[in-house]
Amino acid sequence: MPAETTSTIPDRCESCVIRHRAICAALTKDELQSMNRIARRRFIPAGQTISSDADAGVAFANIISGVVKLTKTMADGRQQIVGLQFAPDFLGRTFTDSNPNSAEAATDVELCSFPKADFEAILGRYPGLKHRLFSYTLDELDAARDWMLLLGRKTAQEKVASFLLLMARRAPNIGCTHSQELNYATYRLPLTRTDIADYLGLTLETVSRQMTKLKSEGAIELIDNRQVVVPDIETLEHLSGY
Amino acid sequence: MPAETTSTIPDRCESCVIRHRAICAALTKDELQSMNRIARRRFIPAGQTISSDADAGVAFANIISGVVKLTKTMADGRQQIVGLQFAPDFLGRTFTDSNPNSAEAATDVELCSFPKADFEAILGRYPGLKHRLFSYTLDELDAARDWMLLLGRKTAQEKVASFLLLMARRAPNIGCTHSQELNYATYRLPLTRTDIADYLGLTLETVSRQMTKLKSEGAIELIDNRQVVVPDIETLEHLSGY
DNA sequence: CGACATGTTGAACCTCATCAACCGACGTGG
DNA sequence: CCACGTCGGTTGATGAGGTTCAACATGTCG
Repeated sequence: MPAETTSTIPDRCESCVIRHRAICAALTKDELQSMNRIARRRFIPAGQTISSDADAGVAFANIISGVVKLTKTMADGRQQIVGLQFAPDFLGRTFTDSNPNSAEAATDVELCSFPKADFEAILGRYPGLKHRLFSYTLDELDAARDWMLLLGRKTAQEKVASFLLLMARRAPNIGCTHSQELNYATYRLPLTRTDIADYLGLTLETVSRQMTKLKSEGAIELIDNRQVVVPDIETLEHLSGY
Repeated sequence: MPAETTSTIPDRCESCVIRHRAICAALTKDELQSMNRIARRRFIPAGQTISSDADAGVAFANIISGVVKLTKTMADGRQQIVGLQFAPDFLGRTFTDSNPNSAEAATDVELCSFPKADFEAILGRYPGLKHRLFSYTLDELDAARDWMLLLGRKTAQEKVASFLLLMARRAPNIGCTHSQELNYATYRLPLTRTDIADYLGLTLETVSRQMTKLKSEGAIELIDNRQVVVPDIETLEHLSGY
């Protein structure tokens, strides 16, 4: 497992791959300078914890590449993934010191991170940036509530289908093979079966069984454990409970 | 079932019971005037829909009294409550026309509502108000993620205990009997068994059984179907999975 | 009074969790 | 180089926790 590394960004927020998709898109060229000054690039290897409830609120970050999972763990070890974040999502709970989740790199992750205090100062200076973050938070809230319906009311089959569908939709953000046609998709799963189970409120065995079931029903093809082909997205939509 | 009624507020946002607890607390006396001009008081009887995904985004509102449930429904009728809101919570999804949830009055509800366009205009003028709404949204996101852990990983017993605990904590906001001592609470449930089930991702039968179980174990007392006594909150916390 | 809504309780069933065996890939150390 | 342990994944057997279906109780309203 490679070690975590940190480095300053030479001078080019401007040429950053997520410049126009991350919250930075709300900033002008000039304003971007102040971000550039506080930004540090960090590489986090898969499996490593980015921040836990203990050391919460030390930093915020944009995800440049990779997938981050937000998890909650109960005293006896039961775990639930409460959020999955892809590039160019924003990471961190603003305006509080207590972070109720812990963030972990599901794949290798590149971050553009900011010290907490500096970033909040910039937020105060640029209302456009703050608005964009607000808007992003509202989207996260919508997503969380969608997932509540899944966790509370969907069957194992529907849960797994919903997950594969979500991945198909976000495939372009995983940085893997894209979905070209509207009704077809192929991608690499960024999560292990255990992680998928923790995301869906199931056991890994049930996830495994449902995947093979979906495969045998022709709803998906599995090149290997990770590589998924969705030949007909509508079929999968149907199986996911719409 | 009494009909819904609407009326303008004479002139006194200032003397409003939630003046200092709702998002309005972010406004000065003068600024409050502009809110006063667009505010309309609405009374919604229990069971009535406030807004559905169809007519979404027509208005926003503060809850003056009562309890509102945000629900999602699947094509076959399966339902999940994705949010419960009490006075002085804010109601409505800002910055989009599509509202993915429908809001329904769980009890009789008094609202202070604002036309969408007017309210968003005011938000643009008063950054403090917008900040407060942002902060409230972050709290909602935290709550949603807590609930994801419950829905995905907790047992029926833990779910019901968690719910009763949540109600005990929010009892002062239900406007019913309060919890005076730190470790004791009594309140009226604002939801039917069906609603509780839809909130917890269970069936109403399971909710009923778990309530009688908790009662027989001495964790709660039931005066009638609605009136709950929690003699020892710590015990209930323990049963809820912490 | 009957009709209806809300809630409780019982019995049977089923989905999913649990426990366990097994497989292939990978890395490491003797 | 092979033996070994580990990790991620699949598959099978078994059973418990919740759902489903149904009957019944209680309270309210016309």
